[in-house]
Amino acid sequence: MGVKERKEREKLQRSQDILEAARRVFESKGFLNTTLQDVAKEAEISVGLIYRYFQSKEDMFASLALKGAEQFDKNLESTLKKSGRKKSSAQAVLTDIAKAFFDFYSPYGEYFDMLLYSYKGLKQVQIQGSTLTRLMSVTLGSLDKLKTFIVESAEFRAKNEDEALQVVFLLWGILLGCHKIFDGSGRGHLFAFSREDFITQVVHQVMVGIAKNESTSQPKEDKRVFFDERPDL
Amino acid sequence: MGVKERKEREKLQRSQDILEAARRVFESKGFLNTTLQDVAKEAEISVGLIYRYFQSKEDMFASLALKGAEQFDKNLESTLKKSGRKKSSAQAVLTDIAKAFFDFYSPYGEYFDMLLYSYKGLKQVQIQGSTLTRLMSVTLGSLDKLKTFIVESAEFRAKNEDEALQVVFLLWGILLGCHKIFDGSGRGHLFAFSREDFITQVVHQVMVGIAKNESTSQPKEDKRVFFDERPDL
DNA sequence: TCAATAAATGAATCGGGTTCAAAAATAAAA
DNA sequence: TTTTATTTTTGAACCCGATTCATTTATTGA
Repeated sequence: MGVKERKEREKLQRSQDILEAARRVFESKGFLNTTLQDVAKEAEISVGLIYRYFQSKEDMFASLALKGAEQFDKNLESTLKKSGRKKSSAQAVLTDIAKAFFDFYSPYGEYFDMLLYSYKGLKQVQIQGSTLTRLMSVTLGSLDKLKTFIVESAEFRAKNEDEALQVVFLLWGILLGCHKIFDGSGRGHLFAFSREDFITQVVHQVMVGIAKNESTSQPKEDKRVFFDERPDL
Repeated sequence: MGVKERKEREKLQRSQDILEAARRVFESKGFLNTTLQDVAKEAEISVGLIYRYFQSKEDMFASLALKGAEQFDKNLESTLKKSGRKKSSAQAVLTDIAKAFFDFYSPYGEYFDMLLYSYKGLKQVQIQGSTLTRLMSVTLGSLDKLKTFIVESAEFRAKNEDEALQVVFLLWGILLGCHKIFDGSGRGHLFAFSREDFITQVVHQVMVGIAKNESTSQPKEDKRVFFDERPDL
């Protein structure tokens, strides 16, 4: 029964080819300005055939985000594994993570952005789709790996998993925003920094701030720091 | 000639009414899932009439972003003016700015997001539109006000306007990302913080880090801090 | 070689943004 | 007030692009 398997492989390959074609067109014209005609032409197939491989235009979009997320997750995993072996400082690890984040964001950012920005932006139908479910699951997996890293890094002083998760969200937000700004301002040409330097500096000056509670100046009326007291909600 | 003026006023009022109606529908269904039928019904007018007041669906969208940006700019201005009078600490001012940013982002964020995320996402035609031009101009104005603030705050150690602008972008990015995360995780219910506390803590722990170059731990191989040395690009 | 099945096509459908000719309302003129 | 001009408003028609589907073409297994 080698035929079935070959077909399986061919089908996967074809879907990857289409996806890459779509990525190229999206990259040059933007998602909303791209028609399936454009994608079909780039992939050298007919329009209708796209629907044998993807449920919809938005599904292609989500598939691209998924691809990016999977790649990031792999990078994250190897970064954390390496850091475990070498007992690197939290700061060095964070820098590596930030780099992985930037790597993943550059080619796949637009897709992930639109997903993140507003799930509302996607047709409701699609939200049920399995692609989005898998994307969600991969992302949660990455966040969970980060959480474990935070818990195990004494520098962060997270007392429990909940607190660690909050740090993760904060880190994620900072990376997100900084990438957006760096990328948005002409891939950093507004900064006098190369990409590498920018990441190093952000981690050094900003992210590390989270890990350290010994700030030199306390907030005026609110003495709380991240985990010392909780406002009762 | 009071008639002409009254009509002028009525026209403005009507366009505001339509915009608010659109905002309500967008908020509940999302931009892409909203049809102009929906907006027309909510505004209690016919579909065609929308086009007397707005050039396109995307123009309504940009108008909403503009409205938000103008509001933020006003808040920013008064915050900075107040801080000038009271000689508040940079940290206190940043906290106020962050609050203004969050305020503006909550109701108008989606629109601004999509614009920011990728201009490619908007139809090319629209990019020529005057609404987008005005939005750009208001935003640049806000960034400029921030830049002036940074320049004048000794804490930031910006040697010149260029350096100050880089700090502004960094701050902007952090606010952007943190808001996205806070808002995205169920308006903060994943955090054990109220909105107010979250903002205070972000500013306290993260943003203040930018202003302080005396970090306790230097990056391993790269001793540079933000403005002491520049990589030569 | 010949069904049977799968892959591929592109014309038809359909939804929604946009346009437009015509109706309704309002203002100006007589 | 009546008439004419202008402005506002309407909703049906238009058009583009995502999606579907009947049909054709290619592949497989007998």
